[in-house]
Amino acid sequence: MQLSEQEEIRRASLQQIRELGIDPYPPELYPVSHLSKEILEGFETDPDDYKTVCIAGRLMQKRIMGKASFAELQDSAGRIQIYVSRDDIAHDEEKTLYNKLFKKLLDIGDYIGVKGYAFKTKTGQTSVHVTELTLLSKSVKPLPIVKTDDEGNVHDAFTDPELRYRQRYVDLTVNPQYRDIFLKRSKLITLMRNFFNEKNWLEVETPILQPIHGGAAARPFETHHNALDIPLFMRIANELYLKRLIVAGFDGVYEFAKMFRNEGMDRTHNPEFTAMEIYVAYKDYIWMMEMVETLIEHIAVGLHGKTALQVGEQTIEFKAPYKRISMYDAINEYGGLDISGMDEAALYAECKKRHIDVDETMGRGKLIDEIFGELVEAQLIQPTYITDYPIEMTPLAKKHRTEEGLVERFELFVNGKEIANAYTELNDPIDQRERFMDQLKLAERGDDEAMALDEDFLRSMEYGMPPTSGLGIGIDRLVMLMTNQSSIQEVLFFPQMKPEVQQKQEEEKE
RNA sequence: GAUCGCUUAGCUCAGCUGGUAGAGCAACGCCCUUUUAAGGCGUGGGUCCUGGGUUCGAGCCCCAGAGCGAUCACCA
Repeated sequence: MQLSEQEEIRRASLQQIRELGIDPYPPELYPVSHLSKEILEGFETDPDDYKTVCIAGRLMQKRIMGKASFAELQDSAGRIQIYVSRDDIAHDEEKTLYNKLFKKLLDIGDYIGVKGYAFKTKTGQTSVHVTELTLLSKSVKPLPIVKTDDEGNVHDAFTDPELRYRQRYVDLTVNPQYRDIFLKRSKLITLMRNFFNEKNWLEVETPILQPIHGGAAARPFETHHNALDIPLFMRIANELYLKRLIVAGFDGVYEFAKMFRNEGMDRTHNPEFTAMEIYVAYKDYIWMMEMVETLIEHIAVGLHGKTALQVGEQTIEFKAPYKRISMYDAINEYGGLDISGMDEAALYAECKKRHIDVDETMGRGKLIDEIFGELVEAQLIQPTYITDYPIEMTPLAKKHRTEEGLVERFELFVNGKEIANAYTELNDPIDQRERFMDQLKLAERGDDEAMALDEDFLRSMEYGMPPTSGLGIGIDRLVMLMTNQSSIQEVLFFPQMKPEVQQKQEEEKE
């Protein structure tokens, strides 16, 4: 391994630390008593509570002034200045702990622990006066140095997306502002989970490795089970398993599920992504719309304390209820096109006329979907339910109670993007079998997104499935919306990346 | 997949019409007991993404490739 000059120097420092009899990676716990933030916020009003504090974190800056120094210690909650004076931490003749360890051998990035007392410097900054300094873990690789001046200008920012995503640990260390996105992501999931649990719906886990990749239309990742000698697919959806659990007699089941789709990657698509799917018995899609808008409002308030959020250029109002409009009416209202009387040939001609990219493999439903995507989607900024989709593209939803050729389905659009998708679930096993057959016909016609037939799923439905409404929410996209991020990579700790060049070469050697 | 752009020190970036590599931070040495983008003096550090080509001479021009980004198209 080729080491840089600075890496060589840090390894040499490591050796010298050991020679001083100091373990650079001590095993025992460190008795942390406070977070930086607690001291910064609390010292002002209750200075007596901070006469002995013990904090730990990374050393992020050293300002040495001879026999005394200021430094900055960064922990999970933020940064605090520490004051280190020679005679307070070193008591031997040589003042080893200060002159050698602190001044020479500690580097930016090292984990240290300090004990001391909070005080205010003469410029009024709350700091910790160190009386005892402990090295907790030596860093042998230099971090990027990001500095912020008095006016808040960031200097030498660590912004290269490739490095930020590949080395997220560095990103979150030197760019602590991004931590908030992930804290909000976690909180959002907790808010949803608590919301569902209060209603006594059951959180479940269903198979990721599936013999048939059903429940959605997408190309799967394929793998192989050695002992059974069969192919298995990483799930592209979990819908058919959750419905089996509704058949089994649970009133409500939900799962936060990683899905895997072997398709393109860009700023809104990652090969693995998180969906939340929920199925509730004895409900329909109208009930589900009320549930979803209550949930989304609850999330906005839980994360931000308010319902109106700034997303990009737009201010979005998440307060329920949301506008509801059928797909046909939306195409008419937003696109000025009445498709209610059009057959497949007329729709195809209309697409061609408008230069919408279509081909002969597309059935009526798919053509309408294309028109909708082209004419309407981008205009749906405020939360809007689009309801009642063509039957052809929705093989798992129940036929509409009054409208011929439609199903009871809605999608929730916000800021021009789909956030949620829900149905009154099809529970008629004879109809369900016919729908799968129609999908097979579409597949024969060349539609590679047509859905595969799952005999065991049909068998479960034949035993009897209660009327049910089901919902899927793209968690990554919801987090993007709620944290005002425009790329999925910013809301995933470890977005999928191409292998690093260095690794590739090493693999080729093997 | 298409078009455009980027890739130079550990990090952030300059580098003119082609003439042999620069700054700030970081590092190293020295000074400094209330600094805060700490400061002062000094020092070291580079396969200029890779491989070809043109040229007396390439970080710069040409060709091919890689990685990354932006925009567009498709999937959630």
